[in-house]
Amino acid sequence: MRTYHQSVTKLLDATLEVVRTKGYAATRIEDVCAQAGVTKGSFFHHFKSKEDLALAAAAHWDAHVSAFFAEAPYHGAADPLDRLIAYVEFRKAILTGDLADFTCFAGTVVQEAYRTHPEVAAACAGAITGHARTLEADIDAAMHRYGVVGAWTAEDLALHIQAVIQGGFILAKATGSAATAAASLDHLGRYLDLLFAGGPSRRGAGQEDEPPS
Amino acid sequence: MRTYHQSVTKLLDATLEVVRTKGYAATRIEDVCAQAGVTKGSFFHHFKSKEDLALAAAAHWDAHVSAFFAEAPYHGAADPLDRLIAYVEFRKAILTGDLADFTCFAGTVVQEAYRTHPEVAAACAGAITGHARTLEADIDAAMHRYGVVGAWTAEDLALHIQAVIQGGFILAKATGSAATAAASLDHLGRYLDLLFAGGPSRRGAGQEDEPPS
DNA sequence: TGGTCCATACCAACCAGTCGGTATGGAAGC
DNA sequence: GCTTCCATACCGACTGGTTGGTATGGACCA
Repeated sequence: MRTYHQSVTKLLDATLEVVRTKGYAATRIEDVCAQAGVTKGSFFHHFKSKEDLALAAAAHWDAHVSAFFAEAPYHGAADPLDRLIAYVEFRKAILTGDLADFTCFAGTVVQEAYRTHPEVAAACAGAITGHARTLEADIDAAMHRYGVVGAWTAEDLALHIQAVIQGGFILAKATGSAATAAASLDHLGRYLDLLFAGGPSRRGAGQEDEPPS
Repeated sequence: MRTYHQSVTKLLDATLEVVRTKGYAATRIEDVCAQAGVTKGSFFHHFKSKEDLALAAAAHWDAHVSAFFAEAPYHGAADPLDRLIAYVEFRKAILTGDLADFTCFAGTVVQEAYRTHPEVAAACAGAITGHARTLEADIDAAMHRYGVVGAWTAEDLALHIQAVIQGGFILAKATGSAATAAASLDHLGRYLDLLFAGGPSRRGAGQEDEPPS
């Protein structure tokens, strides 16, 4: 790990913000420096290249995401399916403010860099799949609890959930509205409800409608 | 526009290919020219700027997608829900070859350009939402036929389907495998099945009399 | 003869990365 | 205490390759 000084952290935070609004290729190092309030000389003291920055930013993002979701309030429920659905609801709840504020750094960069910068893309991909993996335990538990079997796995479903989230971001950028992403997450929540509804003793009913988003 | 000349078409096709592998910001005009087998002089005879090219490419993509899906074989089924599921299956079936060959130009560009090039992003967004709109009639028909009501609309669901597809592309880039996108489309198909399963006489039963759209 | 199409040479801006230099602070020696 | 020495952090002018875009001339039509 890198030695963390104020400037480094500021540069990494700035990178997340700038890349999420402009994309990776379009962000200039000077943009990042300006955003961080740091000079170019300082930048190149800490990072040897733009790609070096991107790799560090991916790790920074991974750490940020891990901590953020570890502390998030959706882990409270006793039922694993309820926790899973609470996760989706939480993802919906954080769709506030500017698009660049809730959009995924890793997803943005992977799409852009998967061919041009394989190492950077791999680091970002690791952040996504790693985050997906945090859902697998609950999915597995829910599958066992509700006796659900099908032609799919916990890993499958965890990745599908991420796909819906990532796709929601793209659609939100296309329509210019976070509501589109929220509506997609509603569909995802409905899917999870229906998928596990076949099993024993699911709460309430299987046909209820959701409250307005 | 006059696509009467071979060079223009070749440049537009080249743009789709290059942008889908490198992203918009990272594609150089000379890359496009090389891919098209055309010189820069010819390029600037037909397009006045890179942004002009991007706008034309978005329209080209839109036309290509419209024609491709209009001719696709998933419209044959009598039941609207069967047509919808056939669409998803078709989207799965075309996930072959290189990632850049089945990935969405519009989705890639929207993500990158939504802030930096609003007009280009808008053109790409139009291609996505326009394509989604082609599903709405079948969704509406299926909702009506199976008596499904919920806190969602045909437009909602059509956009959700696109979100899953777009998200699948990102996950495929992250995992390096089209199988991830296919698995996500399987989940989507399952969702559609479950969503409409509550209604009367799911397929296999009875006589269907709806003409194909 | 004038317009379309295309090629080559070229320009100017942009930007990643360099480089010579300064500031600060801590450890070691006296 | 004070000096010397060095390492880390930082600064900003500069450079050179890249690249979007232009200028110009010529081939080939109608």
